[in-house]
Amino acid sequence: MKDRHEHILGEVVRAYLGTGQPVGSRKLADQGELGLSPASIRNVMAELERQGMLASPHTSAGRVPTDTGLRYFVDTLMAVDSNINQTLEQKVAGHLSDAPGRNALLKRATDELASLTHFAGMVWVREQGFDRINRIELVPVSSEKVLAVIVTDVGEVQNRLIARPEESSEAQLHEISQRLNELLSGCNLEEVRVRLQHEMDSDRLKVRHLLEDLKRWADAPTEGQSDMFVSGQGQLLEMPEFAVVDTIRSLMTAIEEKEQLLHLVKQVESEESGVKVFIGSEHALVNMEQISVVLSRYEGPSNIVGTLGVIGPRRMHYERVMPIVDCTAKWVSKMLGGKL
Amino acid sequence: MKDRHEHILGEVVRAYLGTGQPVGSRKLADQGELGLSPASIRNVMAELERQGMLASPHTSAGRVPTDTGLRYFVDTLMAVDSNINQTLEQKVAGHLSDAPGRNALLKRATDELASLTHFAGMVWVREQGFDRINRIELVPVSSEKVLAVIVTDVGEVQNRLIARPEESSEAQLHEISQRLNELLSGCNLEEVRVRLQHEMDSDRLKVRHLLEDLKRWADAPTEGQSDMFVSGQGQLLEMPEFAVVDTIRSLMTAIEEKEQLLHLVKQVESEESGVKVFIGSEHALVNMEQISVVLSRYEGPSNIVGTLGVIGPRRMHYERVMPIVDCTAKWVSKMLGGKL
DNA sequence: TCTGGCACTCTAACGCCGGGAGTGCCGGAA
DNA sequence: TTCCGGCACTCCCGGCGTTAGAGTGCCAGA
Repeated sequence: MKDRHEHILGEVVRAYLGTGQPVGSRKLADQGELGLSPASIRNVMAELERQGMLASPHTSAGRVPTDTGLRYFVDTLMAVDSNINQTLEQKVAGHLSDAPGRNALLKRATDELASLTHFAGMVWVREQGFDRINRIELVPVSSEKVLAVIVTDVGEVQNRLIARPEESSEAQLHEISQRLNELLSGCNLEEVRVRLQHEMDSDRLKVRHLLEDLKRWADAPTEGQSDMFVSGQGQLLEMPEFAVVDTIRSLMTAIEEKEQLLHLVKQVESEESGVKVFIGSEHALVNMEQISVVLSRYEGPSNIVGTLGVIGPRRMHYERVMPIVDCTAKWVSKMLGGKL
Repeated sequence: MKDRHEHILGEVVRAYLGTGQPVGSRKLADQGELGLSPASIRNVMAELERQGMLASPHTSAGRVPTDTGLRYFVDTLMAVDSNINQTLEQKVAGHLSDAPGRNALLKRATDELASLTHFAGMVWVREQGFDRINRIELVPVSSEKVLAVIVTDVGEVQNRLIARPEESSEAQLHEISQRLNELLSGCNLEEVRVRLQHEMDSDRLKVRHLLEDLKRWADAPTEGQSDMFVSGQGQLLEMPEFAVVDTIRSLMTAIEEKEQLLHLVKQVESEESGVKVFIGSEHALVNMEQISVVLSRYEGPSNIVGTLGVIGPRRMHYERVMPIVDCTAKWVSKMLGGKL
């Protein structure tokens, strides 16, 4: 593409991002950036329209960049201001560094994304199920209950309250723990089930009830689950493009149902890394052509993987939002890595 | 109030609940319920307006019940259909009974409320912080890490990964556990802190690091927190009264910020029990005069207390919604009581 | 005490019109 | 060849007046 064309496309996009309104040739000329008359600009704009970079809502309404146009801008024309990252990083670090737990951290990251961008922030986390169990311990809780503490190979801890064998002393429990460890540590779930069953059948331990309870756990352990935090949807409604109730409804439904968003998240997960932008119809969310989504993967310790980002209007300032998402993802990764 | 007046007020409310539109005298007369001419109905309606039960948006627009009118309807006129409860109870029970955990249960209750009423379902839960610790156990995890499992007096289990004392055998850990139990079980947090400090100072145990780690936990344990689930906001937007973006914004903001809603929840918590209705301006949520909130308390085991309900349009069918909320609250209570 | 009738009021919907913004194209100038 | 000023054209948007419809209040008669 010719230099002049790129230049003008850039100006159209910039003007559009600011106001959300179609931009006409006169506005660009008056603005003085280009040093060209409206007429010349018109010629180029007509050309750009033919190329699919611009579109006009109707005859006398100026031009609006198409998804392709915005894509070209983001990929080629946009200059990411990298020294904004200094102060940005401080802010993000300040808000995230003292989060008291994993969920609190992710929640804060969501809020941080929302408050920095003024759009809807979104954090998705998937906790991988464990493969094998490392260790199992019985902790007496009361005269009727004992707590089974199971440590898995991904460092996760599962608790299960089960019935205490009658008239069992602490020493006996301790002994049972040891035996269970000999029997089960290093086993995957399937093996655990088989061995427990076998043990129950052979009735070597006179603690059937306890084994049965454990078996019940092995049949349905609380597996690693996925979770999603969203915040700041309210702010989105401030944008004039959401004056139409239809768009709002689609947006809210999409956020609530999460399935469609999951599809995007999956795409980002498979990507190696970095920030990925979905502009307008690129994300294929129905009725949300006016919405863009900016996502980045983050990585915690081995068993945690996730994606975070923002949902905003198509006309967002990508050069500002992308570093924010990038920076937040990096910090979340960092914080997660240090924890657990 | 006279019989006829009550009768007509009831009819106006019923008609209004169905359509959300102002109702005129002719409509009521045509409907045939009353056996009166429009003119007579008009007289009564004028009287009801003077009493503050009805209001007219403008001269030629029929009447709409005021908050007072709806309140009178709900308190006095409304007949709750109690044999709807049969099938209702089955539905609720079916969806809630096999929830795999507390949070899953509450999330499902939210969804159930939303799907039964087609409004926004909302569940609020507050977990009381524990008072004393019942028991503490050290579970070896790896050569460097040991897991402290702390069981509190409310039956809750807290885990904390801490550094393992160098060259400690399992037997030694077990011994340390026992000593810690002697030292700490039955203590509240303050005492735990003091005793740990004392122990560290006297250096009787050669496991300073471990004690320091524990102290760090005692300084900031993961305290009982409160949480709120909301779902089905999207459905609310289907209602014609949400055609105005302003109302939507207020609603979304209220749901997101939760503070205002918390105020309502508090009111319901202090109530003894049963379903409580906030009609229109009664809940004092700004800009949400068209919204009603129906809440009920539920009760779990000793350390869990909460409130659930729905947020819907002012013109909801209270006689249908109130049993739903009631029934859900009862089932959540029941399910929670059986668990943990 | 109820009812039919009548005059009155207010809104929502419709069609119309003019101003404004922007375009495409053409012919002339650098 | 490239750029620019000018001109005719198109289309949207907001304001205006009109009208149909819905509902009311009140009065007089059964």
